Amino acid sequence: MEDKKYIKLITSTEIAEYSNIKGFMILKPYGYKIWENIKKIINKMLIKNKYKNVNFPLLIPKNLFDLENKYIKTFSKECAIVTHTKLIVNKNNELIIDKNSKLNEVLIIRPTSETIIWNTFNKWIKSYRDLPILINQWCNIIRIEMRNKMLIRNSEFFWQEGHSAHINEKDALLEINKIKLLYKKLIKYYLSIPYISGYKTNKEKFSGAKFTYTFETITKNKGKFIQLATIHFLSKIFSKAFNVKYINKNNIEKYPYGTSCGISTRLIGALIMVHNDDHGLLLPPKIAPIQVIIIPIISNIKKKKKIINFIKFIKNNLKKKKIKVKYDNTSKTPGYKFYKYENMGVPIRITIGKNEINKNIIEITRRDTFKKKYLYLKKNLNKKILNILNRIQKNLYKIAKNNINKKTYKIDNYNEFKNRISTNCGLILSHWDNNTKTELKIQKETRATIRCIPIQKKFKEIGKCIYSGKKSNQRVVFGKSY
RNA sequence: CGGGGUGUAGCGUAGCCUGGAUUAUCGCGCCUGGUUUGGGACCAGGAGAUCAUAAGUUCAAAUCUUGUCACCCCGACCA
Repeated sequence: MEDKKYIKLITSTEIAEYSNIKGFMILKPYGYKIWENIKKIINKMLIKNKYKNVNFPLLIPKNLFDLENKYIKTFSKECAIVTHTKLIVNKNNELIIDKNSKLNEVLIIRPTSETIIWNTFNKWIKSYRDLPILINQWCNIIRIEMRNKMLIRNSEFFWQEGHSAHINEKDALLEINKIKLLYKKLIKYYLSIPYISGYKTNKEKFSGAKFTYTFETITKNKGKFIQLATIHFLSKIFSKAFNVKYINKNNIEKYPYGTSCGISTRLIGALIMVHNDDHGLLLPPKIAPIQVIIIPIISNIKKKKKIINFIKFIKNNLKKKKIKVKYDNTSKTPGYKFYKYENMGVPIRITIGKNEINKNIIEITRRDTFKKKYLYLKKNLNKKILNILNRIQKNLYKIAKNNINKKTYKIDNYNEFKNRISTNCGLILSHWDNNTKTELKIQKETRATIRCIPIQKKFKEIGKCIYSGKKSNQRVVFGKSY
């Protein structure tokens, strides 16, 4: 039920729609604009952090995966595989694959790019002077998942993947801390999404990493988990797999240490799942494609020109302050427009009709509270609008935070745990004996997984594992994932 | 990959059980003209469908049978 609402929200706001290929979506202008806004923010932060943007090939030769496979314990790879290069027309005028065009070396459409990047690092890294290397690419990747959910688990999605190589472990870990701060800023201050972060368990981590650090949030209605961002400490795993070595100051060969990190279009799915109400979507002003919508009310034809001029004046004024403003002059009725832009999550609505003109004011409605305000034109209108946008930004975080708090449970009893999971899940803090077997058993019995092992002090306490009763040093986060 | 469901106009659907009065229903959207506009406007006219696909049963198939394809949902999977 809730999922239908989610899909309807995506399609009715024109963020995305189903394509005719299973698991592949069409990201429409409104959705793509949100993505572009997220991109801008992270890109700027990465560049500031000395990352350089690059682009590696979409296709990766299978033999590179073979190399990697010797060193990294991997499970099945659900990827798209390219085996031929040509189509021909047969006698019946049908297009068929030309069997003569079979590739000697099978190519894999990237499911992630560590493989090809570390293979290239082999050429790039020779001396300690070549390090650190910090690169990032914005691209699409394909993982043919058996089961999809639009924007949450697509077979194709868009992401940013940062990759770094360092002289030693200390530098690599420092880099991870930097990225942590950067993602935290994006998620909390730009997306207004409250999160819980921590390490993945061995079972859940990226298998090519020594550890994975994750940011997670829960959805507004079902309390299911969505992964927002991950950072992997690759240690020397990939440098060993691809034989990447540098010579240090003492003329000794060393393996560099690697990290990788990423955020994807799933963040848009998270935004939708976290910020919504009965009227539709609520977008945080900092990433909203439209921050202010101006709706004219023309009830008197004689004043039409005056109203339009008034609106243009205000629009231009707001534009000067780089406020993303749109004036909807379509012939639809005001009521229609109110519903439309509320559904699209536009933070502020300005309504202008003859009443406003007569009094030289504008009517402002906040999307989050629906509170109306009347502002006089001359008194720092732009400043006041920016102020309201700011307050909406913070309020969305507050609302979502309250929701997480409400859905957070400390549970020390397995029956209670099972009940919780089977009803309305949420964020469950329980003790765990740090044993993968226990983790698997809990998952089998309840379908809950360990979402992360948080690092903050407040989670450290001596207790007993909820399943085995063995000793535990801290609480971990259990929940159901999307 | 297992189980279930669906496929009728751009979208959402009725009709299918029980084959024929079907010229395939209705709503939204679209086009033209006009009147409107303070919470999803109204009137008049109009365009748009080989009923997913292939074969079969029949005098007759959107409707029954079989195959195929696609998508959705629930599992398993998920670097």
